[in-house]
Amino acid sequence: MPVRRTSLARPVLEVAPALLGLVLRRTTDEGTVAVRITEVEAYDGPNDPGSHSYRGQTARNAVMFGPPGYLYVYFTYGMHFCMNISAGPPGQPSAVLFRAGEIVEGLDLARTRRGAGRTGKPIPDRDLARGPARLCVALGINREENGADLLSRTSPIQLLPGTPFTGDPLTGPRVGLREAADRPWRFWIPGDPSVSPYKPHVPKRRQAGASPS
DNA sequence: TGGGCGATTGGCT
DNA sequence: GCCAATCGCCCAC
Repeated sequence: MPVRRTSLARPVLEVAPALLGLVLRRTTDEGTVAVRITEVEAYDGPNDPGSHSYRGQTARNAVMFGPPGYLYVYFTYGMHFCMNISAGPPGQPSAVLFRAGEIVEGLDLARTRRGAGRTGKPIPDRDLARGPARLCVALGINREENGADLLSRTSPIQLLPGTPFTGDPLTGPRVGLREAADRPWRFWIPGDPSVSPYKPHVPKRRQAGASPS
C-alpha cells in the first residue's frame, strides 16, 4: 500500500525529511524498478523565490497547485527530466524534489535504462539514481508521467513505506539554485553513497567586453 | 514575440 | 575544473 495522503498534507519542510527511506516503485511493460529515496529538496511555494510556483500558476507547474501526492515532472537543460511530489496543506503550491536514491529492485532494468558512457564502462550501482535526472532515467520517468497519482493502490508509480530511515537527516543548501540558495532545505541520509554531490550555482559568464566588474 | 537561462550530466583537459 | 549539449519556459521588450 502506498503511504497515506494525509501524511503529505503538512508543511513541506516537515514532509521532505520524512520522505527519506521511502520507496518509489514503477512498473511498465519493461519490468519494475524501485528506488529507496536518500536525498530530497523542499520547494515552498509562494514563500520561496527558488520554487517554480513562486510567480504563480502556469501550465507547467499546475500540479504543484493541486492536492498532495501527485507527480510534478519538468524538463530542463533541453534534455533532462526531474520529478517532484506535490505536498503541503491545501492551497500551498509546494513540492519535494527527489534528488537521489538507491536501486532496491530491478537493478538490471535500471542499468539498461541508464546505458553506458561512451567509454563503455559500466555505471557503478551507487550512481544509477544519484542525481535528479539520473533518478528519472532509472525509473523511466518523462513528461508523460506528469500528474500521475503516487498514492493510488492501482497506480503504476507508487510511493511506498519501504525501509524507514529513523536517524536524523543532514541538511544543507539546495543544489544549483540562484535564488534563495542559502535556505538549508536539502535533506539527505548521512553517509549514503547515492547522495549527489553539492554544486553551488555558477552564473553564466558574460560575453567578452561586457560590463567591467 | 524574442532570447536568456535553467532544481543537470558526461566527457575531456 | 571546464564546457557543450539542447529546448521550453517565462519575462522583458
